[in-house]
Formats: sequence, structure tokens, C-alpha cells
Amino acid sequence: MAIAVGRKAQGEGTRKTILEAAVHIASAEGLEGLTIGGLAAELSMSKSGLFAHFGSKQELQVATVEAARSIFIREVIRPSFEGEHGLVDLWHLCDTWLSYVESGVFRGGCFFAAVASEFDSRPGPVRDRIAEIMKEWLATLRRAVADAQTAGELSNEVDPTQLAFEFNALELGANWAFQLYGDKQAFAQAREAMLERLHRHATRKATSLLPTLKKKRSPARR
Amino acid sequence: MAIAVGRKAQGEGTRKTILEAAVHIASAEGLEGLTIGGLAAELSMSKSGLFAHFGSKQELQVATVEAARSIFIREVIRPSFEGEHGLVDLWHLCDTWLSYVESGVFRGGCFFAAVASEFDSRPGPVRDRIAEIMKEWLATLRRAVADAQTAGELSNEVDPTQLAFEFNALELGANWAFQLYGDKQAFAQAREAMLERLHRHATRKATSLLPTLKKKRSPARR
DNA sequence: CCAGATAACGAACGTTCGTGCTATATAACA
DNA sequence: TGTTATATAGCACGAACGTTCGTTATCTGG
Repeated sequence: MAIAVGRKAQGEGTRKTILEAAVHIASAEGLEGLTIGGLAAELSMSKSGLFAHFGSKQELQVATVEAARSIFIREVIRPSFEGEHGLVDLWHLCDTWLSYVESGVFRGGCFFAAVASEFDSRPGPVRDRIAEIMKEWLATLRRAVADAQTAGELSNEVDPTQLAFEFNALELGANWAFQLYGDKQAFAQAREAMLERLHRHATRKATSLLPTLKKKRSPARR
Repeated sequence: MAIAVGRKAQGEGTRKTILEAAVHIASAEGLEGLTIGGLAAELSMSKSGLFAHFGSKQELQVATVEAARSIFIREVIRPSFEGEHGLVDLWHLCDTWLSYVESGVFRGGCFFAAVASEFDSRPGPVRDRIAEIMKEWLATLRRAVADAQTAGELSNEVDPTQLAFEFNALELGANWAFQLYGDKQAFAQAREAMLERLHRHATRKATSLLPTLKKKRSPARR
């Protein structure tokens, strides 16, 4: 095979195109609101032509979740781990996530926040995969905390599970405020809360690695 | 009573019964997944008989949101404000919310967390009402913080908006973990994070009013 | 006791959804 | 050049949805 464009390659290509659009739509309308006819229309394809790529709606949903995972890893996780696995990487990870949602690449904000809440009461392979992936994400967060401790940049008194929980919650909260109110300030509030925690538990040698905190509230009355 | 739903005069009563079931279902399946036929079946009514109470699905959705608000006020907000509007009430408010979700009264956890994420990309009166109500909730939280400051039990350096954002995020995070993983520990983690914040900003005279924090992580290995 | 209002019912309509069957065009290989 | 596999299209089906309509049973005021 001389050139990478074969007869099959076109099929794979369309599949990728389909899934990219699918992630986009599902982040806003949900995986149930993601309709085969609508998706086909958006891509100027026939329903049956598109359908043939997946065989069932459920497989389309799973494939969409998988595609979203790839994007998330490529856009958020991988760019954050180019450093020395210390405090900076931990901060970078959270900051990148917030920036990614803030940039509005997906109409519906964080794909996983949206579909997790949609499927948390719908047993089945779709829900299971979503749960797995978000557990992966939480584990990545926890690992980043532990790495910062190993690097001697974060106090050992911090419970990585606890901090990961809090950071994840702040991210969900920022995403919620942005989606419901278009409130971009929410990202600043999430960053503020995260930095406050990181600064408080950073070791002396590491505290200079982080951005500085916002000035505290003016001590004036009221 | 031979018949499930009697005649006349029970019209208003039936409506209440319908909405109670509707809130229950919508917390799990969403307001879109809340289907008129399904709701009617659950109540052993005819679709058309039920439908006549609302006139359109959208009105049913709005009425359901309104009913959920009443329940939330009755079960969470009102019971928390019997005190002196100080630090204890603030803590009580958050604690009650967590307990309410934890108790599993609704299959889908927090009604508003579920439908907010469902409708945040669907303009219209339903979305608008949901946004209003959650803004109310955030204002209540902010007010509780400010009251605690006025009572001299919380440092004036705390920004009520910031703290309200963080507490709301922690609640969303706990709800998320519980719905997706059945993880009851998440409530403990949310409480831990909240209490930690409250203790740190409580004035000397007020710190004894709060439950004590969990012991910090053992300084052992790692 | 009757007239009107109220509450609920059953059947049907038009639409949209997922899905299955069949046909056609295109590219690879003999 | 003809065969074959593959990608896409066309069409139709059955189910579920929201909604409308006409009807029936019950209660209430005069």
C-alpha cells in the first residue's frame, strides 16, 4: 500500500467525521437527544448510510463517548503532563480543563458532565463506560496530587482522594454556572478556590511555582 | 375508595398527586424523559385525563419544576433557618441539603442538578425557571454566609459569593459521585471540605459551634 | 329534579424515532 | 474487463410520543 488512502480509509474517515459531530451535538443535547436522523442531516448523509457505521443507537452512543474521551485526553490531559510531575503539573491540569470548557469548543460545555448526569439513572453499557472514564479522570487527578507530594512540593498531610474530590467538584460547579448563566466569572472563582488550597498546602520551596492568589476581600466593614 | 382517582373536588388533589410523581420521575429520567403516557400509566390514569390538567407538555414541565421548588423549600431551606441566622444555620443549610440527597427520597438525586444540566442548552420558559430557582438557591447560600458575618461568627474577609460558589460546587460534586457510583463517602468528603472552610474562617467565639473536623491524614508513609 | 360544569376516559392523528431490507455506485483485484 | 466487497442511498415498518376530539360519569346550584 503506497498511499494511505484506501477504499476502507474513506469509511474510517467518515466514521471519524460522524463521531466528531456527534460529540459536539451530544455535549449540548445529550446522548439521547443525539438523534440519528438529525446527525445525518447535519452531515448531509442519509440516515441509513450513517446507521450502517454503527448498527445500533447504543453503539453510536458508546462510540461517541469513546471519541469524547480521546479528545479529552488529547486536549486536556496530555498537554498538562509535560512537566516534572510536580505541583505545577497538578495546577496545569485543572487550569487546562477550565480553559478548555471556557473556550466553548463544545456548545454544551463539558461532555462528560452532561452525559454523566443524563445516564446516571440508566443502567447499561453506556452508563458503565461513562462511569469508568470519569473514574479514570478522578484517578488522574489523585495521581497528580500524589506526584506533587512525592516531589516534595505538597504537604503529605493532604489526602489525595479528598483534594481530587474537591477539585472535581469545583470544575463541575464552574461548568454548571457557565452553562446555565454564561457566567465566565465562575472559572475565576474555581481557580481562586483551587489556588487557595494549593498555596496553603504547598511546601515552602514550592509556593513560588504557583500563580499568586487574588487579593483578599478589602478589610473594610460590611 | 374503590377507584384510584375519584371525581370532582379531587381535581386539585389529583394535580398534586400527579406532580409529586412527576418530580420523582423527572429527577431520574429528566424532564424530557418524563413522558405523559408513562406518568399516566404509573398513576393508572389515561393519557388524556392527565394531559387535561396541563394543556401541554411544556406546562407540565414548568409545573413539575415549581413542585420541586416547593419540596426543596419545605424539606431543606425552611428546616435550616430556625436558628439565629448565624454560623450554625449556614452549616445546617448545607448539611440538610446533603442529607436530603443522601436519604434517596428521589431516585435521581437532586432534582435541580439533574434538570439544570438537561436544559442548560434548551432555551425556553422551562430553562428560564430552572435558572431562576437555582439563582434563588445560590442567593440563599450567599445570604446565610453574610448573616453569619453579621452575627460576628464568620470573618469579614470571606467573600460570600465565593464561598457560596464553593459550597454549591461541593454539593454538586457529592450528588454527582453518589448518582454515578452510589458512593456515600462523597457526602462525608463534601462535609469535610465545608467544615474545613467554616472552621478556618470562624471567629474565635464561634468555632465551638461547629462539629469538629475529621482527623488529618496520618503522617505515615508515602 | 334538572342544567351546567368538571374530571376522566378511549380512540385516533400526525410526527419522529430506531431499525431492517434492498438497491446502486465506486474502488480493488483477478 | 468482469467480480467482488464496501459505502452510501431509498424506502418502509412498528413503536412511542404529544396532542385533539367526542363521550361518559359525577358533582353542584337553582
